[in-house]
Amino acid sequence: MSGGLRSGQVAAAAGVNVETLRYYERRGLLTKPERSNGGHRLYPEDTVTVLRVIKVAQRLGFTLEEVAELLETGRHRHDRGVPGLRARAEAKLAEIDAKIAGLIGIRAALVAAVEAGCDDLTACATSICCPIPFAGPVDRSPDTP
Amino acid sequence: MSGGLRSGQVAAAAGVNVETLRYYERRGLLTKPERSNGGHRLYPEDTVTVLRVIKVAQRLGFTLEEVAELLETGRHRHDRGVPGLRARAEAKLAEIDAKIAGLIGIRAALVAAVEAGCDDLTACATSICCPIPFAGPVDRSPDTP
DNA sequence: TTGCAACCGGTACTCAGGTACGGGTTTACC
DNA sequence: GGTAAACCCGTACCTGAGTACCGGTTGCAA
Repeated sequence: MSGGLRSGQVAAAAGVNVETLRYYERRGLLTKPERSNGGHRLYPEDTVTVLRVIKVAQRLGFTLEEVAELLETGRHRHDRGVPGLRARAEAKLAEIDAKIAGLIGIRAALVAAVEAGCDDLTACATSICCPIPFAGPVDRSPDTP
Repeated sequence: MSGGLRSGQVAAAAGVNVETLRYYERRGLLTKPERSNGGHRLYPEDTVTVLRVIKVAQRLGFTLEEVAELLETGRHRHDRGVPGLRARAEAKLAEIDAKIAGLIGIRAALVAAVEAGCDDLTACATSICCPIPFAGPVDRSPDTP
C-alpha cells in the first residue's frame, strides 16, 4: 500500500487546490513531505489537520506568515520569549478591534451622508453643510484598507 | 504665467505622489488635462478638490473603480437608472455592516480561545473542548479578507 | 504494454492600489 | 545660455494569497 497520501488526496480532503499545497510548502506552512521513488509527494495523514488549522487561523484574521510562525512555535515549542497562540491572539484581538472601530467610523459618515441626502461628492466637497468629513487626513487610516 | 497647475503642484497640494496622478488618469479618475507646448500636464485648479473627493470616497470604503463611476455619474449626471451617491452609499453601508458582523464573529472566537487558554492550534484541532470553530467551512467568508 | 490521469518543476498571471526606475525632454531660474 | 529640477513615457516592481499554464514524468490499471 501507500506510505502516505498523494497531493490530490490531501487537497481533496482539505478542500484546497493542489497548487496551494505546493504554495504552502514554499511558504513554510507545510513541512517538506516524503517522496516516492519517482518524486511524487507522500503526505502524512495529519497534513489534512494542519491544513484545517491553517484555514481556521486565516479565518481568525492571521496572515499566512503569522500562521507559519504559529505552526513553527507549535512544532518545537516554548523557546522562552517567543509568544504563543494566547499572546498572539490577544494582539490580533487589538488589531480586530481597531478595524471594527475604523469601520464604525466609516459607517457613521456614510449614514450621515445618506441622511443628509448627499447625491454628488464633488458638489458636497464645495458645500458647507455636507456632513462628509472632507477635512480628514488625505491618506487613509492604515486600518481601513 | 501658467494656464494651470503642474503635476508637482497638484500632487503636493493633494498630498499624493506625482505617479499617482498619472495612475488616476489611466484609471479614468482624472480627466486628461491640457498640456503645455512641451507636453507637460497643466491641471485645472479644481483637480485638487477632485483628488480630495477621491481620497474621501476611498476612506468611505469605495474602491477606485467605484470612485471612478461615482465621479463619472457626477460629471454628466442622472441618466435615469444610473444609481447616484445615495444609492451607492446605501449599498456600501450594507457591505460595511457585513464586514463588521464578520469581524465581530472572529472577535468572539478569538476571545473564546484566549479565555479557554488555548496556546497551540494543532493541539486544539484534536481536542474536543477547544472553543475555536474548526468545524466552519474550509474556505473563509468572502467578507473577511 | 499501453493509455491516461495525476503529478512534477518553474514561471507567469490575477487583484488593488499604487511606487520605483531609467532614459530622455522641458521649464525655470540665475 | 547654462544647468538643475521637474516632468515625460513605459515598464517593472511591491504586498498577499493564491491560480493557471506548460511540457515533461510517474503511477496505476486494464
